[in-house]
Parts: sequence; C-alpha cells; structure tokens
Amino acid sequence: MLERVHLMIIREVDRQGSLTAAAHALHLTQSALSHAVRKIERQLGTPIWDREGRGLRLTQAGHDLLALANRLLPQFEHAEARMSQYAQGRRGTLRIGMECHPCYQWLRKVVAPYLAGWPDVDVDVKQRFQFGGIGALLGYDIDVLVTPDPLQKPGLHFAPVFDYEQVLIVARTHPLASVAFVRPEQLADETLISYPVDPHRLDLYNRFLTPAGIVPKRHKVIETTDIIVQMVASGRGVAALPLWLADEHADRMALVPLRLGEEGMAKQIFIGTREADGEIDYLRAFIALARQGQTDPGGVGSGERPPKC
Amino acid sequence: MLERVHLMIIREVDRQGSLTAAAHALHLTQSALSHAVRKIERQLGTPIWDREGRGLRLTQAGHDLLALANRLLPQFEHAEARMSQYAQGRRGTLRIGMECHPCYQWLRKVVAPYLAGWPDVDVDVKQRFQFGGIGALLGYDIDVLVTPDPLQKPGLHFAPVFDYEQVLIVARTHPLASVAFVRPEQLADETLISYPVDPHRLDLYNRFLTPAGIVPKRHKVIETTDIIVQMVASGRGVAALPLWLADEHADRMALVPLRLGEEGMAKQIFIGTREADGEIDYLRAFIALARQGQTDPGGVGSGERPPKC
DNA sequence: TACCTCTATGAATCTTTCTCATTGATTGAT
DNA sequence: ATCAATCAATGAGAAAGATTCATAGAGGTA
Repeated sequence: MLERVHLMIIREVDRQGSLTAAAHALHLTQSALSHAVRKIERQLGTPIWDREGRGLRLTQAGHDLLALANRLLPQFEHAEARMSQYAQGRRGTLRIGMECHPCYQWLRKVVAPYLAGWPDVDVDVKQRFQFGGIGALLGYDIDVLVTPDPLQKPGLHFAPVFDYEQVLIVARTHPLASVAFVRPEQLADETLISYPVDPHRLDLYNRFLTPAGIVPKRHKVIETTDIIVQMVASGRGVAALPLWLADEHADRMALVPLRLGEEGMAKQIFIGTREADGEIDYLRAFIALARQGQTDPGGVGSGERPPKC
Repeated sequence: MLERVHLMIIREVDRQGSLTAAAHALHLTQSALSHAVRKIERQLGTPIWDREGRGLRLTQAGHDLLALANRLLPQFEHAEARMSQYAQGRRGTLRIGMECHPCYQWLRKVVAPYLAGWPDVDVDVKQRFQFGGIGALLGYDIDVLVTPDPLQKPGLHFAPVFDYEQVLIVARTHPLASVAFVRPEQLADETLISYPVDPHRLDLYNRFLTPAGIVPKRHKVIETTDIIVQMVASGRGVAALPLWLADEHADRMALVPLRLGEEGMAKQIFIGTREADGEIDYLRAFIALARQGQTDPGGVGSGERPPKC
C-alpha cells in the first residue's frame, strides 16, 4: 500500500538528487531506502525511477507520485502541527490568505484584538499562492481569504468587510498635483508603479485605463508599499492606493491623493471562507471582528481613523 | 507519525460507528485497532475520540483528522489506481468534469475518436463537484473541465472549444411558436424548465430575464435532457437549450426553437486544464481533438452535423 | 586502469504490528 | 435485578516488517 513514507522518499530523492543523499536526509541508511524503493515499486508494479547509470530519473509514474507527494505531505505536516497545538491546549491556527497588498495594514488592526480575545488560537498570514487565493482556500492551505475579488463559488462564502476609495498618488511637485480628478488620458505619459500582480487583476487597468484604451508609458513593479510611496514622492512615477493608506503616508511624505475619474473609484474588500468551516467558533469570531470595523469605526485597532476610511 | 493507516482507521470508524465494526471492515481484529488507536493518540498527544460508555465520539481534533482523511485518502486511492494502470501498460485515466449538462452529447462525439486514437488511456466523466468544477480541477479530482464559465485563475488554462446559440424551445402548439424571436416579457407567464443548477448560473436569467426584471411564473428543475424535451413538447413549459440540441430533438418531437432576443444568445464552451499538466501528451491530444471540432466540422464524431452547430 | 560514487542485494537483527485470550464496562432485555 | 450481549482495553507471545551491516556490481572520471 502506498504510504506516507513512500511519498516522503520520493520527495526527498527529488530534492537531494540521489538515493544515498535522501537516505541521510531521512536518517536512514542507503540500504534501507533501496529496500523500501524496491518493495514499493514491486507492489505498484511500475518503476518510479529509470536507473540511468549511477543516477535516477523519474518515470511518468514517478512524476505523478512526486506531484502527489507535494500536494499531500504538507497537509499531513499541517495536521500534525495542529494536533500538537490541540495537545498543548491551543485551539488551532487561523491561516489567513491575503490577495490584497495594501490590506496588510488593515489586517494588523484586526489581528491584534483577535489575538487578545482568542489567546489559544494562533494566526498565520500567507501571501503567495500557487493556484491563487481561491485555490488555496479550496485546497485547505488557508482558512480565510482577504481579497477584492469575491468570486462566488460553491462551497465558499464571501462577506464584504469594508469599502474604500482607490486613489492615485502623485508627488506634490507633479504637474497633476492640483487637478480635481484624474482622467485616463492624463496617465498616458506617466510611469505607473504597482505591486507585482497580473495587470488584468489591477482595477486601475480594468476599470480606468483599459476602457479608455490608455496604456501608461511605463509600468514598474515593486513589492513593498513603503518603497512605492517613496518612489512616487521622489517623482519617479504614480501609483494607485487605497485613500486611507495614501492619507497615512501623505502626512509624512510630499504626496497628493487624486480622485480617479470624476466619480472616484469605489472598492470593496471581501473575506472568504469555506462553507464547511461555518461552525468553527474561532473562525466565525474572526470574521465577526473583521466585519465589525465596517459599521463600528472605533471597534478595530487604534481607533485613530475609521477603518472604513 | 501520522500515517495513511491512521486516516483509514478514522474514516472507517466514522463509517461503521464502532471500533469493532471498523476492525472487521479493515480485515483486522478489534484488538489490533485498539492498540493502533491507543498508539497514535499517544503520539499525537491528543485523543481522537471521547470514550462515551461503550461508544466513541469524535473530538475536535478527531473531526479535523476525519476531514483530512476524506480529503487525502481518495487521492491515495486514485494514485494507486493510476499506478496499476501504468503497470498494465496503460497511460492513465483522463478524468473529465462536465459543468454543462447539454454538452454531454457533444462530449460523446469527442470521446469516441479519442478512445480510438489513445487505446492506452481511459476516460472517466464526472458531473458532481463538492466545490464546483474549478475546485475539482484545482483539487486534482478531475484533469479537464468542460464549462461555459472560463474564469481565469492562476494555475489554470482555459481554451474555447465551440460556439453555439442558446435558444428557447416551445411546443409547436405554443402561442409563441410562430414569433420571430422571444422577448423577456413574453416569459413572465411561462413555466421555465431547466437543469438543476443555481439560477444565478443560468444565462437565461443572467443575460435575458434578470436584466429586464422578469421572473418566470414557475421554475421546474429536471435532470435529463430527454425528459425536459418531452415536458416542453407536451406543453408543460419552455426551456433553454443549445440550438444544435434543440434541432436534434425538433426532428422527432413537436418542438420549435426560438431566438432569445433580437440578436440571439451566443454562448461558448471552454475546456479548462491545470497549467502544470501542460506537458501530458494524452491530455494535450484531448484538447486538440476537442478544439478541432471548432474549425473542422467533419473532424469529430459522426459528421452528421457540424459540431459548431 | 585505478578510484570514487552510487545503487543493489542477502542475511541477521531489531522494531513494529497483529492476534489470542481475557477483563472490565455499559446497555438492553427478561 | 440479573443475565446476556456488545464493545473497548490490555498483556504476552507470535508474525510480519523495517533497518542495518557487509559486500557486490556498475557507471563515470582522472
């Protein structure tokens, strides 16, 4: 029978490149591994590796098993970690996925009181997903997804947590700095700075530039909000940010937030969960706390600013 | 270490309701199971069941593990099945997911030549998905998804396979039978028959009725195309079908296909795969064959009708 | 060719798992 | 209340399985 060990062997051989090295990594002798491999290959009836001289190369079957290992082993590991948390009296870990770069600051304001209110629950935040946030949610890599794209799917549930306005930030010395609002055409000759996200997922394109048939002169990609803000302040480009984030930085930097279009660009952040998890109390509590910010400005975090912004 | 056996035990105890019964189902003695359970609980540091008199009830930790078991065990089983196919010289099983009821007839015309061309590949078709077709694709429950909703996600790839026109079918005796095309208002007093799908996913609502603010008088749900057609022919309601399917039945039944709106309702069917599977030859071949129908009417199936319809 | 490195294999040993036999506890029926 | 039936727990011995040691074979390299 195909066992967890076998998957571990396959994964380790792939990582280390040889049976001998994998054996050491697994704290076994080379002989033990060889025996184990021989046995499982005989049981499955198909080789996992082609022996090429002194080396191995995965067969088609082996590739399948490696993919299986990479999918299943993390789940085993996570389950064990969770069990050991239960063992220590802790409730579990709430794994939060973020598909919304600038929401990080907002999240911190939700997580702080949550950790205080649920001392036996840990929180983990992930930001990179092989199959996107929805995939991570469906694949049980995360328990909660913070995203601007709610995407109704069976088995999932999305709830809005807050509304905000997306604005363009420019340096105070920028020619556009004094306009009442920005038109798409006015960006045709600008350098746009954004997070490293597929442009098709940026609302600045979807809802502003593309409908007007405009493409900015250049598009730079930067990971961190702080650097983006500094780049903009130094006049090297413009960027789209939530108004509340822009305001926070505008205090300290030479920045001006500009309305995108005459009406402004309204956005919403949603929080997604699996319907199957509907009864997990500490998860419900998190969502309740997150949504609370929407209607009760003082409820989340420092209270220095309404979370609705 | 948490092993596959443990998950099997947990699943089986849940299915059978008792350790003793589970033991028999697993071809073990009750004693063996008891020992195994005791050991894994000691290793994990947390009980999996609360002992209630002579019975067991899952703890929170146990529920987690049961969920894990239900997620992982099928994947082990599928992998083993695939290995045994490799062992027999077969290439594997192409698991096709269908999110498009009436496409079934089309699929048969693609599958027939595919099976002939790839004698060492099996085909399996699934139509029910816990997390929807996309979830099934991401969760490796299927390898190919046939769907009208392409839904671009990272890690997935969608390709259009054919276009068709969605029409309304009514009985030949129906008052609407002679109109040039149907307006939304004309359905306000009708009984609509559809497949059992969430109305929000029916384009008849999304693109026709809802924009006009119309709701049909009744909405009946039926599983099989044949029965739907018979119900319509007998004057008990109207239904939306692909034109080519409607035509097929119109030959034999007293049916009339009607254009939906002045322009008609154009639809497209897509075929989705995981990008990671891009190099699997028999999968590429399937997609190639499926798309072929789009441009080469004689290429798929009986040739009695252009697959584009 | 000599040498190094990697995998394969047989036999012995050690570890784990399973069964048997038995006990204690709970439930339902008489 | 007692008896019978059912279920889980446990200890000891048996069976099965995994690991190691020692060694051979094979491919690549200097």
